[in-house]
Amino acid sequence: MTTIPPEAPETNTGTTPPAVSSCPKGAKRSTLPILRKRAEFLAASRARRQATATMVVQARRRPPEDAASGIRVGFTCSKKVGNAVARNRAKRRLREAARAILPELGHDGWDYVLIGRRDTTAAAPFETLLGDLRYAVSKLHAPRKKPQP
RNA sequence: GCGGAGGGCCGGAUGGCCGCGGCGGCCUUCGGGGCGUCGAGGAAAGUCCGGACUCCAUGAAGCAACGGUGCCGGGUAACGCCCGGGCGGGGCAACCCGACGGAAAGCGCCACAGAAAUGAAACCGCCAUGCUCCGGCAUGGUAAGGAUGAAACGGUGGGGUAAGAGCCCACCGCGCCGCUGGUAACAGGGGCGGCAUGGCAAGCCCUACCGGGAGCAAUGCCAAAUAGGACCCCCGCGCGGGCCGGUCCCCGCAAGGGGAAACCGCCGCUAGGCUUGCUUCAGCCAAGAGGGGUCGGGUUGGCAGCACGAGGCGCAGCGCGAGCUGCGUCCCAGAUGAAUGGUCAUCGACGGGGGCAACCCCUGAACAAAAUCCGGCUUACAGGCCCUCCGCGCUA
RNA sequence: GGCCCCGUGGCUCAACUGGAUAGAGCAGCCCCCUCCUAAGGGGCAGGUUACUGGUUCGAAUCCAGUCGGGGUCA
Repeated sequence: MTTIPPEAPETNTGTTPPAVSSCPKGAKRSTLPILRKRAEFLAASRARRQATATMVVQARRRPPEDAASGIRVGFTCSKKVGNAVARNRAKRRLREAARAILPELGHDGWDYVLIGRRDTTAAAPFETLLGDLRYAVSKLHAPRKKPQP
């Protein structure tokens, strides 16, 4: 229709931000606490999990008496991922992905454990990693369906 | 220009945004914030050698056992490493490779085949003599030839002989003894001997040299906790060892020196110091406090060890070289579910595809990440750069 | 991070003192037995002795180096 000519500047401003996408978002800047105790990893592994092509995500809501609120995150890359270089690289990329996604999508008071997989975690495009983590977190927090027998 | 040999170095670049670990000082509402600075390798790897350091055992050493190394000389803190040389092998050459002591100290093994696998012999042969039914047979000599084997009792040539044989000779090889050169391994040359000495030592062994054992998850300290842990000892102005380290005393300004106790070993008999109880009042037994020693289950944090070192770089001198010495200069990772990065843009080596070509498109850096530190070795590694040298071809 | 040990058919083990076709049981396939199955009997196939070099006439064995697996120590 012809009703929109004078409003061209608005559409222009609407299209430019997504290209930059990593806006500072103000003072949010949360450095996520890192899980370090083996017991915490074992507890998370017994809770919910969701696998994707590039990673496995485990999530666990901490019990209320565990006072510290906020999101915590841990990373696991076992020897199955590859040699030391591949393990370190996979762990770093998981850390960057968690830093980008979890402050927005993660739930307060939960622990997340990201597990690297062979070949894919270290080599896949970074956008795929972000997409997989978004999908896994949303799936983990989706209302539980009735389990199929 | 093509092909090859040796040595050294590098192993993605620049920028934007967002992060991580250590250190320093600043601010702080003690939660932290922001600033500056530093932050993976040539192999950080394998853990195959050698050390530093720590604990344990022992006292300096020597011997035995076990393990390792193995031409000679040098370098080094040390080495199984490196450098130089010798010998053997490969290559036209530059150069490369070598577990390279001893097999007449001894033991053992050498399957099958073969007469025989190391001290004894002869299957087919060859030769002589005798016999003959002319096919051969018997006795003796011989070990050159054949046959077996991975390997067969020196090799080649000549003389010699019935046939042969180091039986004799020459050369080579081997052994012994001098000479010359060299620090030496060894090399050269001389004389003598006259075949005696098969192979395997990554089989045992002999010989020379080296090595006490374990390892930073060593070790020490702090905090919490089982918890008031368990057991043993306490004699002698005895004798000897022992002052490296800790304690005490003396001397000295100090470095240091001396002594004592501790500690270790031995000896002796009355069999053990203090308090209490029992008692047959010599003594024995039991309990307790103190001191000393030994041993011990399980759990979690923190600190030290832990980063100034056989250190890097530059210059000079000595040395063929490995390297050594001196001077100057620099401070250069320190984590512990473990930092040293993620992503984007531009450029980009190798590779793949297209094109006669210029060039275009796609992909987008190898191996591999400290964990107490250092010297080596070995193994992995896309590719690039520099220097020196050798062979062939062309031109001058 | 350090130290120690082990690699033989699909599985569990022999042969490890060098000597030639690497052997046994279970599992697999075929046949016999049985009405059928199991058990039993006979036969067959299945191995780069983890890999790569070296020593030796000859290597599963001896030596060196790679790779993989396991155990142990605060």
